[in-house]
Amino acid sequence: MAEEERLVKQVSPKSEDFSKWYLEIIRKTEMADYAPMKGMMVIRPYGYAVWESIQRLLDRRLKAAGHVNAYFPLFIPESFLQKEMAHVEGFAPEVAWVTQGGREELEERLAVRPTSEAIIGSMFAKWIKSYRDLPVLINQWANIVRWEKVTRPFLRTTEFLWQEGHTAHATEEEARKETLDILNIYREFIETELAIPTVAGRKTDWDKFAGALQTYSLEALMSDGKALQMGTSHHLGQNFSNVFGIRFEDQNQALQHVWQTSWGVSTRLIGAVVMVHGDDSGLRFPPAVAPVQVVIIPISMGDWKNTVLPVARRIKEDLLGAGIRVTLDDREEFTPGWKFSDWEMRGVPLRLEVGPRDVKEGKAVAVKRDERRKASIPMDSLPETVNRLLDEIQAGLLRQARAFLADNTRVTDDYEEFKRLVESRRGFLLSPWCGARECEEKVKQETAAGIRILPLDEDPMPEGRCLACGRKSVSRAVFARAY
RNA sequence: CGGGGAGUGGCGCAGCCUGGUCAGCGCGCCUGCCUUGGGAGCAGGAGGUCGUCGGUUCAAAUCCGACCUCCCCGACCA
Repeated sequence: MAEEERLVKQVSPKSEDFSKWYLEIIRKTEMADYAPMKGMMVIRPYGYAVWESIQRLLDRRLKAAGHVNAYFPLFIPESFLQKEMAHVEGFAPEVAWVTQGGREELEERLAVRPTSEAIIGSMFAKWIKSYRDLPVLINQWANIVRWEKVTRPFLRTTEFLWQEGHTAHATEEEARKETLDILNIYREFIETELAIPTVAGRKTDWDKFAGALQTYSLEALMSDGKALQMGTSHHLGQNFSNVFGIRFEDQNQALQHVWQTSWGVSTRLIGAVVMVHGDDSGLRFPPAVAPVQVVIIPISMGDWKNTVLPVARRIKEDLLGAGIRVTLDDREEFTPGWKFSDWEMRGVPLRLEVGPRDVKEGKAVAVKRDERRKASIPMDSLPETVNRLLDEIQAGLLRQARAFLADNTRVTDDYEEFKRLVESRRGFLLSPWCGARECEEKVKQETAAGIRILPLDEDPMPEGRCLACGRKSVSRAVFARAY
């Protein structure tokens, strides 16, 4: 973007240094700030509002699918965590421990939950006795702690907020269906509300959740061409029900272990919204999750307080009445031009300018954040018009994100071309793969792009030869550099 | 966790090599006037134990050590 077109000059251009842009934008828009402890951040009101929207919109969907919310303890006794070997080994490097309570050393140390399969499994064992108790469909909104070595606001922090679903079923088939149903709920939610298209797939065995039979995930492409995992859903099989003794008596009076699933999305989604939709001028929020959907800026000229301001206030009331998240920026210490730039940086989808001319004509100037084009709209029937414009913006952002994903997803079975593509444009690369871990390792070593997922949708290259070794491929894989 | 870089008013930085009127600049902030349709102007003003702790020295933002935090690259990562 040419310098004179960069109306918001407070932020580094995204195209120049993506990482710097990301960190800068998050702090300048007051979404989050660093806390004094390594890897921890404060989610400020402007960022937390996005999380609240995510919670509201996803919670609605989970409940519609029969799930209910509950809350389990933050601490997990070490012995509980250790019951499932793959689980404890998978999480060992990143568990924080409590060893002291008050002045006394604890007899058994307590893990600060890195995830809640263990504690919830132990409770399921108490609650489930009969097939009539099934299925159990529980969700929890909670904070968790993972002692990560490399952290980044929203994308990976030591403590973060998420939603974790835990279900128990009578049959494997039911659990498998639940795992995939949830993946679809996530995909629809992320696409509809966050305006981010994703690719669904299965994780490789060495990349799956510690303690799961299979892990599925959704991958999205950030605008710097790197992949980000947006959510995961695990088919846990009977691994946890075996060790925690979660048994029920079936219709034939036989004792059986339940089949379980677990799944989650986190505050990382907020980082994805920033990285997918943001531009050189700052954030661009999809209206569905925007902290502020509409900002009204009165043009302060002449006798504006008596002429313009009352009209601006009435517009605000009208929009509030229509359930729109609206702010009236009537601060006197800033010029209109300054406010335009400021709210653009903050990603507000729609701006309404109201000046003396507009008041006279019974109109307002509407400017969509995604296109930044001005249009005069009549003041009567504003709520309807605004809602329509917000819908257009929501759809426009999704359209752009889809186009970007399509442009940056390429199919190749030629390793040399693969290397060139990864180097020049990154993105998703769909390539045939033989199933061997060594082959992924080789590709990852040489290109920094690993296998994100094995996509669930149809394989356009079923008869391929492995990218790395040339043997017959078992599947196509989505390769990408990732966060 | 390994390699590299950085920490100086709210933000962005200069000063450090060569210790001593170096506590400095831009933006922001406060007061007043004047302005306001794309980050206005003028005048005046406030604000910093130079990341923390320790050491060297007559004297430390500056030299040395440890620690904390951030950034980049790599390893690791439901």
